[in-house]
Amino acid sequence: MKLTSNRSPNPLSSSCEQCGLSNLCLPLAIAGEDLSRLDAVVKRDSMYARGSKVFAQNAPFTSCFVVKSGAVKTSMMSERGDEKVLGFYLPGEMFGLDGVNDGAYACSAEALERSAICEIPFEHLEQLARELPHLQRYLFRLMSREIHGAEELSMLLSKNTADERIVSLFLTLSSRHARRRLSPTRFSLPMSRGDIANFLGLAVETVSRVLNRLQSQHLVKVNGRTVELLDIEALQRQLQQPAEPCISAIKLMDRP
Amino acid sequence: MKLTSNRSPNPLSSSCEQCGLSNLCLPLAIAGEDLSRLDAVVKRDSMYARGSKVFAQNAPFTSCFVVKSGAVKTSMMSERGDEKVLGFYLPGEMFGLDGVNDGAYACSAEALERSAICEIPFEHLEQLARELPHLQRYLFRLMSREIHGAEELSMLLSKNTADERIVSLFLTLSSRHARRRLSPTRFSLPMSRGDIANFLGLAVETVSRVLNRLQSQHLVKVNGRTVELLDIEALQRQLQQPAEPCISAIKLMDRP
DNA sequence: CGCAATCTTGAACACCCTCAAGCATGGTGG
DNA sequence: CCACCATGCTTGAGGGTGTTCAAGATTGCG
Repeated sequence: MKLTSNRSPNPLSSSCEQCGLSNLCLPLAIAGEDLSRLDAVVKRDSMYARGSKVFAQNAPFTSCFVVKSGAVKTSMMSERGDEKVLGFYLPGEMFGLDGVNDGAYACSAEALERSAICEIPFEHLEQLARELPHLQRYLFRLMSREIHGAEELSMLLSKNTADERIVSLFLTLSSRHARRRLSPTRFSLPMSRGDIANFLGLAVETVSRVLNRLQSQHLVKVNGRTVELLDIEALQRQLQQPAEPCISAIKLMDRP
Repeated sequence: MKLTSNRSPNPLSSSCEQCGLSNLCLPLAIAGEDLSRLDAVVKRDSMYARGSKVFAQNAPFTSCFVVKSGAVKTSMMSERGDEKVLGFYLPGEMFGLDGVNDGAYACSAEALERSAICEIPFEHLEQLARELPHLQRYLFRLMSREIHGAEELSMLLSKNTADERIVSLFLTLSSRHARRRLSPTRFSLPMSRGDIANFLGLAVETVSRVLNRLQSQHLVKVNGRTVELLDIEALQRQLQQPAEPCISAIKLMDRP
């Protein structure tokens, strides 16, 4: 257990305009001259140590956040006391939007590694959105995307096997890396096996076994937290094909 | 299979102001004099026959919708071709918001029974939201709630047993009925067993068996699509308690 | 009334989980 | 520096929850 007060402002923080993520993040939606107004309200580049909380579930909702560097996971605690990992957020991605509804964060957010995170007070963002139609539209789209993402997770959890869930996670991570012009085939996982298992609704042991299976099929190479996707197209096929059980295929041949 | 073109405008449609759902729906967020502006853009009370589609997945996103009477299910088709039911919508509830992101509906929506549904062109709603801060805030909250709802479904699917999933659905329906001043203990299910099973990530057979189990425990009474909750508090307890496996409880007693 | 769709019931099996132990890894302190 | 322990990851064996397959009961609609 670590103390969670290891958060500090970053003296090197620059403007949104100069930020390398400006083509992924809010600046996308804001024209040049208005960007300074966003700049004025963003608390830029706070550093969070690995394991420290960005916000806690049920804490009063004040801001949404964007990962500048590092990685974040969000998770929800049930009444029963068990935790469910809801998502992972990489640089350029916004989180904390599910707290708008009743004024309290519906989940908690935690840095998976040492991370720089920008904080945007939601009241200011709302005010700006009123005046900048593009920004309003962009926020609606962001939230809509979040809905869609959560829906796809439900789909994954109820319709896919353990192998497919892992493959799906890897492919998602791959394309998110590609958006940042990073290698889509080689990357390192910011999260533990436990986080992966929890996120995908599996046991840690199952994750371990599936990774071995995928390796022996020469689809991926995994070494600790380093992942290499050896055949992306084959991985994609695995998600499209009806996943026919190998045994019942034989049974079918017995038919008259 | 039914044809899906059985949709017709309702001559009896009245204004939002006079609508019985105005304390659940958008009018909540709009002051009296501005309400007429909403009225002007709402296509009110179109009737949809049971089984007809309100919109199809991947169709261009134009509007969001509110159930006036009846019930709607939304579902998503995977690349592989299997369907996942994502949600059920009752009178006063809005759906179709996950299409904002990329301009196409991420799911399809279908009337579960003969339903009256109001359609609100999103462009107009956006325009109104710019001018009415309360409305903008309300839309953000609606979308945030939708995110939260999808997250809770993920939680349910990965952390709860079949029995708990059914109980959770019943309790959710119960409280949504209560909001409309309907009986929280006696109501009828608008969806089939198949829809329930799909929504909860179970097989139809399992739903059937669980319903029997809950009946023999005198927690609910089910007759076809009619449900009576006999002991709401006991049902709630079932979701809070750690669901101890009955056998291992005995094992624990063997300890020195 | 009769057929089709929906729902229930039963038996066998599969997938994944649980439990338990062994194996790396890394940080800490003697 | 290495022993030490904590933590995280892997591997193996066995069992449970829910699925699949198959058949029968019920409902509902033309």
